Amino acid sequence: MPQRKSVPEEFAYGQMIDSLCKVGRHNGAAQSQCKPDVITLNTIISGFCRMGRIEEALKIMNDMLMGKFTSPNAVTLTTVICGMLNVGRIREALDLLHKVMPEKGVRPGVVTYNAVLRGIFKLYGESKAIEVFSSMESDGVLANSTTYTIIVDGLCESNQIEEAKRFWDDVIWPSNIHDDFVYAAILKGPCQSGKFNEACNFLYELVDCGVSPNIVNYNILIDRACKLGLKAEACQIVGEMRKTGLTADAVTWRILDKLHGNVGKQVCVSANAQFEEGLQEFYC
DNA sequence: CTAGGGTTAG
Repeated sequence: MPQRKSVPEEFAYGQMIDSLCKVGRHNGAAQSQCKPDVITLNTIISGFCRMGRIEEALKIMNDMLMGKFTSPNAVTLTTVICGMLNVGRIREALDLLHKVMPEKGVRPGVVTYNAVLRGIFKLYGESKAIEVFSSMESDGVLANSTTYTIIVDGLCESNQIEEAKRFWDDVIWPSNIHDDFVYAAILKGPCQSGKFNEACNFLYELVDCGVSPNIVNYNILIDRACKLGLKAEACQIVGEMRKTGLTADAVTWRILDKLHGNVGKQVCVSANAQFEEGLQEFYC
């Protein structure tokens, strides 16, 4: 594994800009043409945000807003919003969305909203998040599957499984915008809230509706079954999975392997037989 | 260039 070089603490804003201009001069460009473009600046801002050096990120953004360099775009502001959310400065992050962006005529896209949504769920909870989701819709920004994954995750994390299911029925399924990540979120939620059967039914419904869940989706359920000691159910799910043409992967095996230690604990014989039979089929 | 990722093990 190549070791990632860490950026020295003292490698700060002023120095950064100096080096950018030097690069320009070496290339023989006139100094006025050496100003870093928006992508360069966004990349630097992103780096500062990732290091938690939000002040330096803000400094660049403010210079851009004041007309030094080029104007910030949606990526610039989204990057800073994320940086702020990550350090808990929610108020200021929302100010950027609600004040600075409109003032500067920069329209937030779905990525901006998704970033904000995640932050809002974590820090303000579900009702505020749904508010943001609504304002996103009224803003004419179309949700994507990441949006829906964030919402399902957010609801399930606060144990609102029913809400999540309703959101799936009312919004996600009709939208036809859903992928393996959304399925994973909505399967994992019930599993973690002790509603394993609900999760199973949901998966089978999906398949009935023509969706093809992937191996990770199945692994989530198989893992839960194993953790609950439901060996027969685990086998059953593996069987259903194989019907769809999927085969156990390394993770599935690692999950199933745990069952071996539990053989005979409180598991009925037929379940064991079925399990062994299942194993044999895997080897074919 | 911006979010965002899901299962096992350790």
